[in-house]
Amino acid sequence: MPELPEVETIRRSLAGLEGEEIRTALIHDGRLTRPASPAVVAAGLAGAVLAAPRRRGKYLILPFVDGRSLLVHLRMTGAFLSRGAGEAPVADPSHLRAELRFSSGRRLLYTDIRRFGTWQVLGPAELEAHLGERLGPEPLEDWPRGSLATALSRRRRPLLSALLDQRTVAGVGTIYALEALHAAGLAPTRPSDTLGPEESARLQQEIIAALTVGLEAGGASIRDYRRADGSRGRMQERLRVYGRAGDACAACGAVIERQTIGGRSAFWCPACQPS
DNA sequence: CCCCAGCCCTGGTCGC
DNA sequence: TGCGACCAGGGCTGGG
Repeated sequence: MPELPEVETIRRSLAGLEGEEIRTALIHDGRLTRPASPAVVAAGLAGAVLAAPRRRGKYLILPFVDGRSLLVHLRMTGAFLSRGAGEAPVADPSHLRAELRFSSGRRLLYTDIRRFGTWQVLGPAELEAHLGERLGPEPLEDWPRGSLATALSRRRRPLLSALLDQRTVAGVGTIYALEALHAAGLAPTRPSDTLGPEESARLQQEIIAALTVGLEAGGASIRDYRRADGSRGRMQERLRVYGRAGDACAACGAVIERQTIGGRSAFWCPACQPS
């Protein structure tokens, strides 16, 4: 569930880890590091000194001063909890999947109920290759005007499917894709290659706007997402279509519809977003 | 080559 | 109260 605003919120909360040295890494869940073995990853983490945390799309990057990085994808339910030296351990240890113990006594706990999340340690070239072949432009940094129009026209598929493809634009997931489509007045079922240049430009603007609002709200705590201090975001209170099937559209009063598109639940207003 | 169903996972919810 | 069915869905794989 964490999308760009949620991952960026987590990144910001981890900024204070810069300069910390990992004394010990504990990997409790063998799946976390697949295909690499947990023992190899733990050994690779030990002794590393953290540089400033980064983010690319929905990936969280904890770079080391030696050039390598811990590349984390939270998938659905991954979460970090930062603990100061001497603070009590996590309340729900059954979902604790990994733990970084720093020389300072601080700890970074990683929990993941559904165990979809991944941890990889990669060198600089591997990292760039890994991200480069999976991710398109970063929407809040360097997203050229017209970029979305080009990407959408290249293939014919439902708009929602096109936006969830991380090569179209990095970091957008179901929630923000559906909110942006609603704001742009475009149905998620609409074939991606039927948009005019004005519609594509509007959608690009609304994606940026939705992500920006989400970031300002500290992310959307729909189910399991929490910030690294355990607090909740506020974006869930501002959602206009996601999860609102049967409700009245805030803009026009029509009933919000739900339909599965490409295996994902889609929500939209049939009046504001005609097919 | 493209597209989509199915898979991985667990906890919460719903109906009986 | 108990239990099974179903749902949530990012990214990847394999079948058509």
